[in-house]
Amino acid sequence: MRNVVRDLVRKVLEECVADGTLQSGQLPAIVIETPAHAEHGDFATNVAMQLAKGERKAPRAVAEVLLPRLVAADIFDRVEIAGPGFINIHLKGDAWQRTLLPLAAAGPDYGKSRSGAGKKAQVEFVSANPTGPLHIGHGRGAAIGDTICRLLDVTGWDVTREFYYNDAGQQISNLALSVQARCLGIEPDDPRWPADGYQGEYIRDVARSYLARETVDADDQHVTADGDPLNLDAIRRFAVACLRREQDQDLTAFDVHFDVYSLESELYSTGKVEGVVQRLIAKGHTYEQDGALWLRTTNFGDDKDRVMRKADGGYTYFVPDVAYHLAKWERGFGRVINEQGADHHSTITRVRAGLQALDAGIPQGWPEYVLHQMVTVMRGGEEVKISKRAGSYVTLRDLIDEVGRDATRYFFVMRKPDSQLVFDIDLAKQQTLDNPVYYVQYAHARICSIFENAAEKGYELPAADKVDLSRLSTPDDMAIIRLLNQFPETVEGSAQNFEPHRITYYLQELAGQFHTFYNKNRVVTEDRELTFARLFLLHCVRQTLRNALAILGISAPEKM
RNA sequence: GCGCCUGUAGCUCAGUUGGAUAGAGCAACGGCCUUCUAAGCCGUAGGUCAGAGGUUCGAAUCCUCUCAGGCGUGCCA
Repeated sequence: MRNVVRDLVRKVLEECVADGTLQSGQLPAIVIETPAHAEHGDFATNVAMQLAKGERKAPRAVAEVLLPRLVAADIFDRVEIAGPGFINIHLKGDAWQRTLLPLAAAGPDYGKSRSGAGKKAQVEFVSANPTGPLHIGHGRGAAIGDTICRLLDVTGWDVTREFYYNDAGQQISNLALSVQARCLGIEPDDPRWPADGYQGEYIRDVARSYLARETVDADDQHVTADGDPLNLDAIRRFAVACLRREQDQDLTAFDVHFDVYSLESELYSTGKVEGVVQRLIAKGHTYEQDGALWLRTTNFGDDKDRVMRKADGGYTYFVPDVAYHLAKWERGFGRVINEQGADHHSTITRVRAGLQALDAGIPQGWPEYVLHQMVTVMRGGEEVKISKRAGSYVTLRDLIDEVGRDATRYFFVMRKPDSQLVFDIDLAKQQTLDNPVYYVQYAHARICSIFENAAEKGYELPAADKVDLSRLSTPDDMAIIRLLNQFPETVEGSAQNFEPHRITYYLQELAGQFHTFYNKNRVVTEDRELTFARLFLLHCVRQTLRNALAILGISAPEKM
């Protein structure tokens, strides 16, 4: 509807330019907003104020010129000038009601768009190293990342979900040593325990499986244990596969799935890391100092230069990062979004600097980043302390088991990624409508329940062309219809800004509006026409709730 | 010190990309159960948008500075 109005306003402006009514050839971007107050109409535009300067006229005077032409549009009821020069537009009553017809026809496709059609995007998220179970921070990343993928998907993009991990570095070597120690019966308080060893209980489990020569099938790893506690390399391979499998199981329980797994070790074995180093040297952006090879990242916006090759000959982590991103670019992703914890934000400048230094035609702001802030967990009004060192911390699996997949996903995307998140476990577990996810799901279940009741009374959902839409005219009807109309633009805005939380706020509002309607109006009555009309309206609400929940990866239960 | 993020109602947070009188959910207070789920709804109250300047027709939103909190600041990832 907003787009229809925008097109009409644009047409009027173009006519005015064509016949000289407007002097300035330059038209502003046409903003059609929804006024905060109902008396300001269905839509409002500020074009008169934007044009005022170029026209050298008062905003209201510009509006006066446009007014007669706008009034002529057949879906506009009245058009008024208000305040400093707003043009308020009131639509004819049935213009709104008729929007339900295409909505119902679109069904599961309502809210989808083609804005990304024909374009490839890649989203890298979670990317946890296989050194332990996924914790709550990974959970937030998984929920946000997956929702962004779903948002891109419904806006037409061809999306690849990717998980990158380090299977060969220092951390992994500590993992292997820790498992080996457990195999040999060495405890963390033993002096022989490895310096930065992982102490969690799960290490003991890995060791046990290894000694039992088990076979592990992860999504991307298939390894049979060697069983020899002295074969560190075999232990490493087995441990990585083990922990990858654990993570896969948690992610599957979270309904998060990846298309591609990328391993850091492959960047080395395929020569990509070395290739990037040679290319950076060739481009003249490197220098040697203190026995190390440096990249002049300060030429590309960094505040200090960074070491690429350490004095001991090894590469620092950002070199494979750059190699990895160059590979992403070469794979043809015009758009790459990296979802990460904000504690890794310092990598952004370095990766981008490295890519620029390669002089490979990569745009400056590529790749894009979505950084989520920390999560604190509250239980019983108290913060649950996280202690990774001791091996005791809130895992994603704990959360899913305790509060359920739907509530966990909802809570993780409820706030914008930039905001720190307080995860209130008690609230998330609550089976009451104080719990926002229940509030929303219940609206859906309640509509299903109404349809069940209607069926018992002999009512079926009417065909769209059999519905008398004029029976939907109360303020509550109109409020719902307007809100339903906002769904596509909410999805679009949410997708473009990588802000899943907008969907949760929308759901909250739509569910609330429905509950209001339900409370005031009985749907199934003796009045057949009215019953059909209301069933049709609720059918549209239910469809929109489903579509929105699907974007969040949350179920729409028919009974609760 | 420097960089990034944040600061909006008692609490948790939105704020249509710069618009009109700043909103929601909890909590508080006051109402509503012969009803398709009261697992709910309606209403009231609650604000120096951290602070100070600036940009302009117009600022919670953009710029500068200050204050407070979080994260980072490695030849760790």
